[in-house]
Amino acid sequence: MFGGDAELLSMKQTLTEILLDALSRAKEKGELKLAQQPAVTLETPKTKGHGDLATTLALTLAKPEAQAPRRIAEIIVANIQDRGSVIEKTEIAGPGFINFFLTQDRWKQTLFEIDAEGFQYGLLNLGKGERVLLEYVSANPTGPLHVGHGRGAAVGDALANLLAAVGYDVVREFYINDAGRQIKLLARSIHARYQQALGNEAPFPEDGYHGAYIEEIARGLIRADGEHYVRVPFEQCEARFAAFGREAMLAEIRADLEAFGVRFDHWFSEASLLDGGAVQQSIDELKQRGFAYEHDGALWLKSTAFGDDKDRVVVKQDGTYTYLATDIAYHRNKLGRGFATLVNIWGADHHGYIPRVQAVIQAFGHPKDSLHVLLVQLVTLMRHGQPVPMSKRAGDFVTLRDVMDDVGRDAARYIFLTRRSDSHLDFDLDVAKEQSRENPVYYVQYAHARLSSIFREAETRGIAVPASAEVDLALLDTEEEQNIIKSLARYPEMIEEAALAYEPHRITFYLQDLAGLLHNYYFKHRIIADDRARTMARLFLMKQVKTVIRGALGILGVNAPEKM
RNA sequence: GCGCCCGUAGCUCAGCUGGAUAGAGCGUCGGACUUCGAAUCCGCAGGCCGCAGGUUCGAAUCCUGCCGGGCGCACCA
Repeated sequence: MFGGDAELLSMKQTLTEILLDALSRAKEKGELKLAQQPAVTLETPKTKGHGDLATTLALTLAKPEAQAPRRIAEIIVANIQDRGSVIEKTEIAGPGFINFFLTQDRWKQTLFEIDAEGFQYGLLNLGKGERVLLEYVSANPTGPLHVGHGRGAAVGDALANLLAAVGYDVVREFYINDAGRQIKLLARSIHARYQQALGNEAPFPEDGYHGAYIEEIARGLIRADGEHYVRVPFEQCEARFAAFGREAMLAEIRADLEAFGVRFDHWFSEASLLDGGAVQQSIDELKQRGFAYEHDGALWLKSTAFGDDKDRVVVKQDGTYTYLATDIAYHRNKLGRGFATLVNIWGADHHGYIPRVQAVIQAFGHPKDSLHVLLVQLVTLMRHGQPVPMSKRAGDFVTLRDVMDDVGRDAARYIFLTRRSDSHLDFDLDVAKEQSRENPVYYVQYAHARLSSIFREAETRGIAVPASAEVDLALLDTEEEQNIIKSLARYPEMIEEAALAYEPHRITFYLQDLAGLLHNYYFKHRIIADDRARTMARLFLMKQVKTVIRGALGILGVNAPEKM
């Protein structure tokens, strides 16, 4: 299932072993003391002249060994035994860097690897099947999804795909905030519109939801239940209005997400925690564990025991629960389902909430870092160079659906992933529609479509995509081809790093780079050329590029079109 | 006032958990379509990495203090 380690070590792994081997040999000979086993790190140098991979091992050893770093580098290099003959040459540079230049053969094995593994190439088994719960979007069912939710959905979905790609067992969950004041307000708003639609004067609630969608829901209720509630006081039909509004909104949210290509494994209702008694049970357990206490007629969570600024109220003086109460129950529920890691994707305006939820996690006896909160910053929509004004109170805001209709699903998803999630995003609607280099999604998709087109052309000329056995990779000798091969070889480590850092945006940057190399290559060289053997080698290379682009786009949830 | 995040090219942003000469796109200017898709490519220019200290062989990256911006600081959700 997972490629990589079984048949072929990555270049990094291979070199790491060679280095460890050299170190132990130096130690045996007494050339190095190595009181402590140093961490062997390898990185890809920025400058080409510095080799394919480089280590700072000698620099970090300088102090403990009390020797000049260059001297240590010489010792290490002298002790290297390159059994697999992957090293073309080794250089000691600068203060003591050891630079490795790898053999052509070793690079080109990458192509065979991709050919053999297909979309499995680059996938790892870091997670080893460990279960991760990823919670995202989690919008109140009181209005349609807006652009900020869209970003959360895109980031969450891509991260879920990414974690799954590195071997985690990921469950995607949407927490429905269907308890408390907001739902009541929704019901009130619908109630007012309902009365108005039937010709009754009805005051609209102070902080009610003003959007036109409320009127639609009211009309829907008239269709469903008729004029049954005319002049019926709100209190007597609240339950019906709340339930109807909740269902209507959820249906719309679900449909929007579906259209956006985002699906959840579970929809978890906040109200169910209250109805089922889970909240009370959670509070009881906190009391038993000594992390809840009564004071001033309220019940407090002792979150300061885990580094929060102050303790937090869980049950108010009037006996009702705070929002934290259901969140305590919710996170207890998550932990109880056996997830080792919880990931929550929140709007950045909730960041102040992190310490107390981490306190909750710890109060239930789990390590702080079993909860990972990813903050997603706000999105500013730009049109004609100006920010699009949005006022939620007036019900006047651009919805995710609007953006999808305007720029398309792929462009929206991709652009949401072109920034680190915690950095502010200006989403330029004009650019997102543009079919040019400026629009990153087209740039990458175009690379894929262009490759597809080449294969169609090859087919019409009667040239089949060659099997690995029939290509001579020595013919891939141009600089552009080398660059592409090295980029493809870097794909697995990029995936690994992106997954470990919970940063799916790294994939978009990688794709921009790879697509750029491809476009550049395409312009300088003909893939289908007169030389048959060279054509075969190049087609083989192009096939692997196509595989990687498609696989990476797949993780992002963006289509890889054959034609555009 | 306290806490979190952010200050990198004119603009929008990367910078891989401390590495070598700080990168990309856009924008400006100039160039490339009889040949596999020009939704593309090539070139030029552009920088006290907010400021000042500190940690060390080495700092855009880590620490401290300022300055500037955003967001939080409820017995709201």
